[in-house]
Amino acid sequence: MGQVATIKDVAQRAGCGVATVSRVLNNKGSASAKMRAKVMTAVKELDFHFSEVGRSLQSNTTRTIGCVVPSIENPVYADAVQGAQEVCLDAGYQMLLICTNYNAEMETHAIRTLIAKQVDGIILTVGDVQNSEGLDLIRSRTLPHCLLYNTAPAGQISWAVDDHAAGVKVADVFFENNHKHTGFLGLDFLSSDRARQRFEGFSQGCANHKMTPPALLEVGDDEDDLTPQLDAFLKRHPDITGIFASNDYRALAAIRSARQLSIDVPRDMSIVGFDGIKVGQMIDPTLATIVTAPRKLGAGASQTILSMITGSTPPQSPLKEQTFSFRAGGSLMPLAAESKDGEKVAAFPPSDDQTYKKAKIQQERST
Amino acid sequence: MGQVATIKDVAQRAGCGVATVSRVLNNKGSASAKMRAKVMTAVKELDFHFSEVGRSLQSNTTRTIGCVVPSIENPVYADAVQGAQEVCLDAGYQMLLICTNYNAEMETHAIRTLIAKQVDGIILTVGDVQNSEGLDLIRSRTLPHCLLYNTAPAGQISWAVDDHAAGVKVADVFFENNHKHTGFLGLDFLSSDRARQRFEGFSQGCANHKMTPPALLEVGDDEDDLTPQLDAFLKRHPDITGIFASNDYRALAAIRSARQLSIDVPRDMSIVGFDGIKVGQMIDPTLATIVTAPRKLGAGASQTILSMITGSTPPQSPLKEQTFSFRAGGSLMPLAAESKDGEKVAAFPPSDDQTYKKAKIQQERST
DNA sequence: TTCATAATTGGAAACGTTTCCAATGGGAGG
DNA sequence: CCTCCCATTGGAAACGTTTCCAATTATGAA
Repeated sequence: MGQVATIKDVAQRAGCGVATVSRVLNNKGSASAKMRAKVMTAVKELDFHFSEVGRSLQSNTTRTIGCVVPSIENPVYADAVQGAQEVCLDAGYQMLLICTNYNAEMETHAIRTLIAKQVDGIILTVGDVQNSEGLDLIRSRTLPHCLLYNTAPAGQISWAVDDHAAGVKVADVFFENNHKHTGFLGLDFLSSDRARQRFEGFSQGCANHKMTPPALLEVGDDEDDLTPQLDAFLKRHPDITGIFASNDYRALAAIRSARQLSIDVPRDMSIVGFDGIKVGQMIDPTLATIVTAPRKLGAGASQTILSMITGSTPPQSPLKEQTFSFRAGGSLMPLAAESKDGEKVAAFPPSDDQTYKKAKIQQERST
Repeated sequence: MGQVATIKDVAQRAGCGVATVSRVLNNKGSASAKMRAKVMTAVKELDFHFSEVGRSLQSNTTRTIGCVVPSIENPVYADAVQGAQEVCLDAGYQMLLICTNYNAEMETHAIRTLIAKQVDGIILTVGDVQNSEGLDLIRSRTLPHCLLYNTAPAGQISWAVDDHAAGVKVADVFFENNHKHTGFLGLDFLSSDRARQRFEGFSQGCANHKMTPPALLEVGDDEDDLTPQLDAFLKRHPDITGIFASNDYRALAAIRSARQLSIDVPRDMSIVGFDGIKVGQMIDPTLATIVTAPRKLGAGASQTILSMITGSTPPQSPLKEQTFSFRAGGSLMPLAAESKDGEKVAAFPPSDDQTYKKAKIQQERST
């Protein structure tokens, strides 16, 4: 690598001391016009740029924010990271990204690494807020940090969807659409307390409306074909007319499996997803879902971190109820009437979701 | 922030010089067992960790790789970044990520920033390889770098899908399935030379088979509803029976728009996408598409960079033809026969794609 | 012209490492 | 007991900045 010019080289070429160069380039302290000019030409000639490493050592600040998320293959996190990154960049900070693949050990290691790198702050999503070694590490050295997609303990800011409230909302929607018997489709709960909260909120909401408690279908992996599991599930619970899936991918998988079982969505079964990924609107039927704003959450987390670093007033984190909204879609249809308990009834409006959907669609990003 | 222990503190506590501490902790140079022990306890007591900044300044190495991509909202890049990141992490490197939002100015700025940060290498996807200010910047200081999703000029390694060959492949597929009149659906070509190459390959492939040259439909933005444009396009080219979309999202949009125009996919129109995003297999009909392996490309780029840094032998970049594969899907169906030029014919097999698809589906990651 | 004062300037220390090199000490061989 | 040699050790320089402070120069008023 061809030697890069340092501030000393510039000083030498401009015929002054390094202190003067520093003052000129940082516009801090006084310098004569003549000197200024000489320095500037020297900088041009040498194509000088500051070494951030030298600056960091001196200033004890790296202008770097660490970001720890499970995986950016999940578009929810990808969007959040991108939102966070943009805000950082605008503020002159860079982002060090580490994906943990939902692995607790990896999580700890990631945080250790970021601390060693002396990032100025950390944005992170952990598997379990109550019991995170990495989080303890951060707290023990009072490093600015902000949780993303985790709800923080009382008093602390975090940027997350209120999963519980969203679950309640889905129950409300099913109730309004006359679905009284529902199911919840989720990954095994151990991996994520978020799915658990969605389920608990959903159960709560069903209880509020005196609906049957939702039946729970836990599936293994995203990639699996869940047709057999869905089949068995529906045989056990034949009166179910609505399923709430813990995320959009699982909702799509459910629609697909239902179709293989000759169950038409939404005529025979209504399905609601979670996240609001963009393909949800590009398919047929469109996916009814809880829409979240990952970019906003990510951006908010960045703003929070930056305010902690600079000491400015932190941004207002959104009210719990504003962290999501329901978006109607063709996969959910009202149940016209209930002839007798547990029996499915021909649906209205008909399965063609065009008009229905057009009336109800909301804009995702209402910015 | 509570003062963090430095190597000096450790030295003081262990009753030795900083040089000794450094030697012990780095297992480099000699140290008596007694000293070793004293240092280790001091380290434990103070919870000492090296400052990477200090090390970087001294070693002129940051153990950080920069990564510049257009946007991780695109799952193709998200996967690639994640693949790259994993390899970096395994090798003890961190990744500084900057998304440029397909903006050339941003691109230059990103690269400038990474250079200032003194990253040890850069993985990047640029808008235009021939004319990239940032790329020139990198080259002028012989900083290790590796192109991702761009084809490098002769002799240089890059990790990219061979868009041209993939385009040819799609033409082959259409030909084999008896589609002679085709269209290409792309974003305006200015933003990406990749779409252009797909189109050129496709045209080439059509020519090889003496098919009609593909009609070109350029659309504006991803988000737009392309129904009216598709309608006009098909009125102008009524004999088209197959459309190649420049990416999967556009393919999905096309399917949706076709449906709104009462054109059944695949009965009346076959559609092939590009990328192989995972939802392509979760919807109905499943999407016939060119499958790529973004993670592998990202991982490969990282390995290349690391080998350049450490001077080890670089990984073999895949043969052009191995950078993609065709995956059949329900959105593409053979045209049974052609009664007379330009007239569409009732299709066989029937629109129910279940059996067809099951026979043809290939595994995406054949790793 | 002569001060007093203000603006400009550069030397040097500090930030946390690594590494060169010289100094110290102990052990073995004569 | 004296040398010689090798293992161990610590001081100091270097990496590229910023900033304090003292020294120098310019400015303006008397």
